[in-house]
Formats: sequence, structure tokens, C-alpha cells
Amino acid sequence: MSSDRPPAPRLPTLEDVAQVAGVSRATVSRVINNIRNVDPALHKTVWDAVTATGYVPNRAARSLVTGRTGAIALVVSEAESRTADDPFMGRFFSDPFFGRVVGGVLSVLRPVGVHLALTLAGDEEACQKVVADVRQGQVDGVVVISLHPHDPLPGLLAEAAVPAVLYGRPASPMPISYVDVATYNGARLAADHLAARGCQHVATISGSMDMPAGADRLNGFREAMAKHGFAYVPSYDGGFTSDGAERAMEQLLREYPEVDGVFVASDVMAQGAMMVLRDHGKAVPGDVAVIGFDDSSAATTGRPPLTTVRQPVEDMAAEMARLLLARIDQRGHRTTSVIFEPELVVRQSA
Amino acid sequence: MSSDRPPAPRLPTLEDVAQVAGVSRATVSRVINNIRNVDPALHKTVWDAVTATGYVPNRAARSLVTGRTGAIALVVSEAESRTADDPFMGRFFSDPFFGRVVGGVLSVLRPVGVHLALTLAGDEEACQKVVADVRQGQVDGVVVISLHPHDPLPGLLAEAAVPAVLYGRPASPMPISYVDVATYNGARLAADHLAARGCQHVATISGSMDMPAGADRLNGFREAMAKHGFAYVPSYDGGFTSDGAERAMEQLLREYPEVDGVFVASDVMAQGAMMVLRDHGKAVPGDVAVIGFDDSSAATTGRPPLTTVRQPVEDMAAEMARLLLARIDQRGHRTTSVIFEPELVVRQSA
DNA sequence: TGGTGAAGGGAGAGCGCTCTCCGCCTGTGC
DNA sequence: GCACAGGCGGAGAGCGCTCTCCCTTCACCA
Repeated sequence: MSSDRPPAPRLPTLEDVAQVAGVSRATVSRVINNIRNVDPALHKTVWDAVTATGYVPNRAARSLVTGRTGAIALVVSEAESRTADDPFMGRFFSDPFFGRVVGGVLSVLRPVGVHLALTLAGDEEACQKVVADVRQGQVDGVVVISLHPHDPLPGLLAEAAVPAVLYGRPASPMPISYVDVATYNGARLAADHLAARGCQHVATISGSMDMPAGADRLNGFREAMAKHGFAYVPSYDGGFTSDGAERAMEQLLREYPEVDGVFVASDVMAQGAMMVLRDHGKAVPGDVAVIGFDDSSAATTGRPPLTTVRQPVEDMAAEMARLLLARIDQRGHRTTSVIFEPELVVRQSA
Repeated sequence: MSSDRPPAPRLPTLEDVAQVAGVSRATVSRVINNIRNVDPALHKTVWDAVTATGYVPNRAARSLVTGRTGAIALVVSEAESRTADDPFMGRFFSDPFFGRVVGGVLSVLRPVGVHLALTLAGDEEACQKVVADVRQGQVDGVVVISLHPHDPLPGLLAEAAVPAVLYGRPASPMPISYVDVATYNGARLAADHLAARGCQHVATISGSMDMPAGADRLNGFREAMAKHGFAYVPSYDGGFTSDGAERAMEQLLREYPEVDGVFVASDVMAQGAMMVLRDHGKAVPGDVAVIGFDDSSAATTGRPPLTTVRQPVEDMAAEMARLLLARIDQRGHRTTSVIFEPELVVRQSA
């Protein structure tokens, strides 16, 4: 009549390892955490005991005493970006982008045994919950993918002076760490490529001007084209959506039918733009060369495959994780940001 | 010369709350965990003290004594599904599917304060790491999205008899919990719809036969069409990829040019199939009606928008979480599975 | 040879919580 | 009036770890 549950094999503890190694708990702890010098011979003895017992540190116990949780949150801050049409952020998850970010972050976290807790912050309340979570020690810090220019989360995090790193420069300047891509350089790559192809009539379809990415891609492109002698490049706002880009392209063709080269500020928009070009009987790249930005899945899904400016997403994500861990370790308040270089991926559209 | 780090405001502990409420730690613990009866008056006093102090339980301390981590892993088991062309699983993340799953799971986990630790299991070693993680108490259990029919993870989990729930029936029968959609019923919805439209020459493009979803969607569709008097429905293997579906559709049109209705076993494949139909000058749905499966982003991205069979992904994901939590709570070994009903979403392609 | 300091190991005090045990108090039955 | 049961609160023992002290050892030098 005794309990028939399996005897729940007790996991080995530090004490067990210590006993096997014939040393004290403290010494084992020192070896495992590589703190202070330990006699090389003992060091080996201890490690042997660790492998023999199959010991794995109990993160709860460790957390309890260190005050670190060993977990960071990956916050997908979608404030205001859920819509009736797109209640599950298809637009966001519709892209290898997310997978690439996760891969990059985990490549840094896994080796140090830190958990990545996935969180969706859907509204301002949820954003405050995120801040509260890190203040209350639910997680040690957060990496944020913010999808909306008016997202309150970056501001809240900066205000709380909590360990956090953003993907992409915040819409307004604030004391917070981030990683970003050198957008101007990326836009220049596109400009140089179009110029090198001999395009004579160049235009651009831009993203939302209230987002840093939108403004920078436009301004960077115009500056670079200016150096190639294009005093003014007409721009049409596509608002970072496929539909918007379609409308922008319609207008562009109406007002500027001789166009033979377009820089579109995102691959998704480039897709929409190319559909309109096809509808108008324009060959890509024969009649009009098209260059996108991001190198997202949209770049290879459509026809023809898109020439585009690629962000080193994994590297950027990994750096986010590194910055965050550093920020957590040294209780300092320094905010550090790292800018990465983009790269032109030449496919068939230009 | 004292430390200039901020004084690290100590978080309130149970002890603090107890002091404010004028009771013992034990009583506060009882109130918070709703264990045993506590005098209603005291109950209120305690809760008041909790809010007054802003107390939040320390999960490390709790974990330490309960032996639960309060975290479950969301494992995206991509074993063998990364390729050179698609190193970041664009195909997988290229879909609101992932976001919907996460949303569904979190809707259950958040209220009970359980963390969702994101994990990518890229190869067999990583799969074993997942099993080890739960045995070693890094997480309490796992929910698995398995992308490959020959994925070793489900088998490893079943063997280890570890708390785990799969999204979708495993390729081969094994003692493990899962949620799934009633594929046969979904295929029947598609069949009924095509029959009701008056289609006379119906074919299907199937997914991989080594995946349950592939085989079930084909067999279910054929069975249902048989009830409408279609003794045999020709099938072409599209292998669950867009390219494969394009090839299948080419072959289909060659061998069966009079076709006027096609059930395609996934939306992504349906996209490819519709491109081919367009190339051949066939109007959808005028000449050929097309029905997809999944209701993924591909269903609304293309032209025309796809009529398709929708899985209640969020509900299924939420149920995964519920099943897992139940399994973790009662240390039993029962495996429970839940099957959900699909629904036909009628758009323009059929 | 005694003094000194560095290096390395051990003892033990908690971290904040849960949970078992114990004891008090009240109510009830004879 | 007493025995007993049952409801409810408190005391206190850990959970497994880190980390501060302290002790021992030993090299080195005056």
C-alpha cells in the first residue's frame, strides 16, 4: 500500500559531490564557479566527482542566494500593433526575422545556462508588467523587439533604469542600450548598386517617417544618390506595409512613368511594389530595377528574387544578449549600443 | 568612499508581510497559497498587508522547497529541418502559426505565473539536452512543436516518461500526450464545399505521406469525396513545400486538364499551386476552385485569398499548456490527448 | 627561529520559502 | 464537568546553494 509513484530519484547535490571528492561543499562550489584558486589536483578530483555523480547545480538554490534568476525575458512588444485583421501579428512572425533573433540570442545564453523567457507585451499594462517583473526579480533583464514607434516600453525601461537592450534605436533618444544596423550605409549600398547599373530615373518607396528605420533609410538613400549626381530622388510613403507600397507604386508610376530604379525600404513593401509593376507590364529588373531592405523571407518568396540590403540579424541578436549579460553582471548603469554593418545581397531584381 | 551603487531596495519578504499583518510567516504563506482554512478576518488582513508591502513571492525560494521551477520549455524541434537554404527555419517562422501558439500557451501560463522558456532543438544532441533539462529540474515540463516526421524528440520524451505535450500526433504511436485537429473532419469540410460548388473533376495535392497530417488529409479527403460519389480522387504529392506543389500542379494539369476543383493539403502549397494555375491561364475559382488547409498567412497573402480549413491554433496551444500543467501537478503518468474540430474559412478561391 | 603574509580549505550562516508538527482554543457529547 | 475532536495559528526545520569568516599550512625573510 505504499506510494506507487516512482521513488523520485533525488538529484545529486553539492554535498554529494563533496562527499565523493572528499572535500567540503565550499570547495566544490569554488571549483564549479571557478572562484578563487583551488589546488589543481583537487580541482580535477572535484570535476571527476561531478561527472561521476552527474551533478547539475540547482538553479533555484543558486538564485536564492545570488539574487539572480538566471533568466532573461525576450519581450515582443506589440503594443498597438495587434489589429483585427492581424490579431496574431502575422506580419511580425511572418518572417524568419524572429527565428533569427531567437537563434542569435540563444547562441549566447545557452552556453551560460540562462533561460530565455518569451513574453508578449500587448498593451501598456503588459509593458508595466514587464518592468515590474524585472524589478521584482522574476527575470534579470530584458531584450526587446519593439514593433511600434509609439511603444511605451522603451521609455518605461529607461525610466526604471533596468537592465534592458533594444533591437533597433528607440524612436526618441533615451538612456537605453540597443543594437542597430548602420542604416545610412545600407541605403548607400543600394544607391551605389542602382547607380552602377546605370539607372537614370531613380525613386524610392519609404517606410513610416515616425520610425527611425523609415526616416534613416530614406535620408540615407537620398544622400547617397546625391553623391551620384541625383539632386533629388522622389519618394512615396509605403508605410512599411505591402498594401501601402502598392498604392505608393501606383502613384509613382503615374507621376514618374520613366522610372527605371526603385529603392524600397523593406522587402515586404518591395513585394507589393513588384506586383504592381507586373500588373503594369513592367519587367523587373529589365524595365525597373528594385532593391529591398532587410533580406526577409519576402525577398526570396516572390518573383524575381529580391536584391536587398541584409542586416546581420543573428550577430545583432547575439550582441543584445552579450550587452544585457554584461549590464546585469556589473551593476553599473552605463548604456552601451552597438551598430552593425549591413550587406548587399544581389539576387535578380536589380 | 562607500559604494555608490544604488542601495538595492530589498524586496519585501513573507516575513515582512507577516510582521505588517501581525501574524506568522506560515499564516501568510497559507493565505497566499490558499492552503487550509484561514480565518476570514485574518485572510483579509494578510491580503491588505500583501498589497501594502507590495509583496511578490520569491520564485527561487519557492522552487527550492517545492522542487518545481515554475517554468516550462517551448521546444521548437527543428531536427533536420534546418537547411542551407533555410538556416533559420523561415518556413516555420514564416507564419503566424508560431505567434498563435505562443499566444495560446501564454494565455494559460501567465495567470499562474509560469515562465515559458524558448528552446530550439536543432539536432539529436539538443533533443537529449531537452530531456536532461526536465529530468534535472531546469524546467518542469515541455510543450513541443515538432517539425519533422523523423524527429527523435517525441520518442525520447516518451521514453523518459517526462511531462510533455506535443502539438500534433506523433508520427508513430507512443505514450505521450498531444493535441491535434480532427483532420478527417477538416478534409470532409473541404470535400463538402467542393461538392456543393458543383465541381465535377476533383483532385488533390497532398503533403508528405510520412507525416500524419499528410496521410490523414489525403485519406480523409478521399473518403469524404467517395461519399459524394467520387470513387477515386487523383492525388499528387507536393511534399508540403511550395516548389513541390508547383511541380505537382504542373503534372496534375498535364494528366488531368479537365480538373475544376483541387484540395491542397496546406496553404503554402496552395499558393504554389495557384501560381501555376495562373501561369496556365486558369482562373481561380472560375476555372478551378482551390481549397487549402491551415489558414496560415499564406491564405491571405496571395491572390485570390484562399478558402481554407482552419485549425483553432490558440485553443489547441492553450490546451497543451493545461494538459502539461495538470500532468506536472499530479505526478501521474497518464497521457491525455485532445482533438479539436477544424472549421472552413470561405474566402475567394473556392 | 620566530614572525609574517599569502594561499587554500572548512565551517556555518543564511537566502525566502513551504510544510510538518505541535499546541491552543472552542465546541460537543456523555 | 470532563474527555475528545477538530479547526486554526505558530515554531522551526530544512530545500541546495554561496560566501564570509576563520583556520591551517607553508614559503620567505630578518
